[in-house]
Amino acid sequence: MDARVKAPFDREKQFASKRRAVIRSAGQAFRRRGYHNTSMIQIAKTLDLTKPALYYYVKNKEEVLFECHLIAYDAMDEILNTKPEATHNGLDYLEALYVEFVGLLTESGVSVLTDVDSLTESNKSSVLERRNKIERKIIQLVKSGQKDGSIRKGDPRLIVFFFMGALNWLNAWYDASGRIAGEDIAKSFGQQMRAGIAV
Amino acid sequence: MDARVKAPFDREKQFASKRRAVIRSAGQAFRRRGYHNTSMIQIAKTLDLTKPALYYYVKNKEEVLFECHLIAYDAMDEILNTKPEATHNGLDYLEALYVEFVGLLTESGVSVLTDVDSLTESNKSSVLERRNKIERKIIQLVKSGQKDGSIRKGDPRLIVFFFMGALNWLNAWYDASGRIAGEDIAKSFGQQMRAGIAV
DNA sequence: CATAAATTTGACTCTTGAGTCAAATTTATT
DNA sequence: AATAAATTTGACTCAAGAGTCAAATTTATG
Repeated sequence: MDARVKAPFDREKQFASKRRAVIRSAGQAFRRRGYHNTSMIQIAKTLDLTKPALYYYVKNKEEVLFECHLIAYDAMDEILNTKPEATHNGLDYLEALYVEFVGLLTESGVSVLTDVDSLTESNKSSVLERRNKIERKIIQLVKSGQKDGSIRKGDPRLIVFFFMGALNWLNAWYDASGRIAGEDIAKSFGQQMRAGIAV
Repeated sequence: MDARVKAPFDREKQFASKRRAVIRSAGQAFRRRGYHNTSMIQIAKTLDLTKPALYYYVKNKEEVLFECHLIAYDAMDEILNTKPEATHNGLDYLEALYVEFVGLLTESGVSVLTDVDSLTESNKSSVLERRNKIERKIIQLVKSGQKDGSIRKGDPRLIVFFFMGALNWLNAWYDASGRIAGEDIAKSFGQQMRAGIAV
C-alpha cells in the first residue's frame, strides 16, 4: 500500500460508522434514562444532528432499541465462543467467562437493556430467543461443572438466574463515571459468583 | 360488640381499600409490561373501572408509580426492622433476611420496580433515598459480619451490590404464574448468597 | 468548477395516552 | 321514598413525541 494514496473515501463505511455511533449513543441514553424517557430529538442533539438527519440513519426508534439488544448479545456470544473450554474444569471456566461478562458491561459501553416489552412481537421474541440461547449455554456449563464435581448440586436454572441477575442488574446502578473501577467489580463479582456455586 | 349490629359502613376504609387495590394492580402491570407500556385505561379495565373512575382514586399516573415504590420499600423496611438481630452472627442473620426478601418478591405481589427515572425529581430522590437507606443498612450488616468473622473480607458495597442485584433482577424474569415455586427460589438464592460471602 | 449523489434541514402531520369536567347514577342513612 | 354524599361515566382537551417530506446544502470526484 502506498501511503501517499489517500484511502478512497468509502461512503458505505462512513454511513455504517455513523450509524453505529447513533446506536451506541442511543444505547447509553437508554441505559441511563430508560427507553421511554429518551426522545429521538435528545438522541439527535447528543450527536449534533437534527431529527430528520437521525432518521436518515435509522428506520425508527424501535429499530434502535432492537439493535442495542443485538449488540449486547453479540458481544456475549463472542465471549462464549472465543474462550477455549477444554483447559479448565466447569467452575474455573465459568468464573473466567463471568469475569469477562462483567468486564464487558463495565468497561465497554455495552449494556443489557431491560426494555424488551417495548419491542414489537417479532423483535421481542427474537431478542428473547437470543437471551435464552445464552442462558441455556450457561446452564449447560453449570451442569457439566456439576458432573465434573467442581460445582455444587442444585437446580442449574436457579444457580444461573442468581449470578446472571447480579450481572444484569449492573446496568441499573453502575455508572461508568462512578467511583468504582470496572476491574474491581469484575474481581469481586467473580469471587462471589465462584464461592456461591463451588462444591 | 353486638354481632347483630352491622358494622357501620366505613367510607374511608372502603375508599382506602379500593385505592390500595388500584395501586397493587397497577404495580403488577408495571412489573409485567413496564411503566410506559401500561396505560391508565388498561389499569382501569383490569379493575372493571373507567378511566375517570380510576382518577377518582389517584391523582395521576406518576403518583401510582411512586406509591408502588414506597410499598416495596416499606415491606423491606418491615423485614429489616422486625427480625431480631441479636441471636445470630452476621452471616446467619443476613441469610435469614435475604430469604425473607426473596419470599417477599416471589410470594407477595410486591415488586421492586426499575422505572425510577419516570418520577419527578422530588419523588425520584425520595425513592432513591429509601433505597439507599436500605442498602446502607445491609452494608452495615455485612461490615459487622466481617467483624465477627463470619463474612469474608472485601469491599462491603460490592458484596451487597452483587446479591442485591440478583434479588432485584427477580422481577425481570420471575412470573408468579411460572413453574418455579417461590420457596425453592428463596432456598437456592439463600444458599448461593451465603456461600458467596461466607468466610 | 460542474455534477450527481449523499447528507442535512425547517416545517410540518398524526397518534397515543394523560388528564378533566359536568352530568348521571348509585349508596347509606333519615 | 327522600336526600346528600360518594362514585361512576361519556365525551371531551391537550401535549409530547414519533415519524415524514420537499427543498436546501454539502461532498467526493470527473
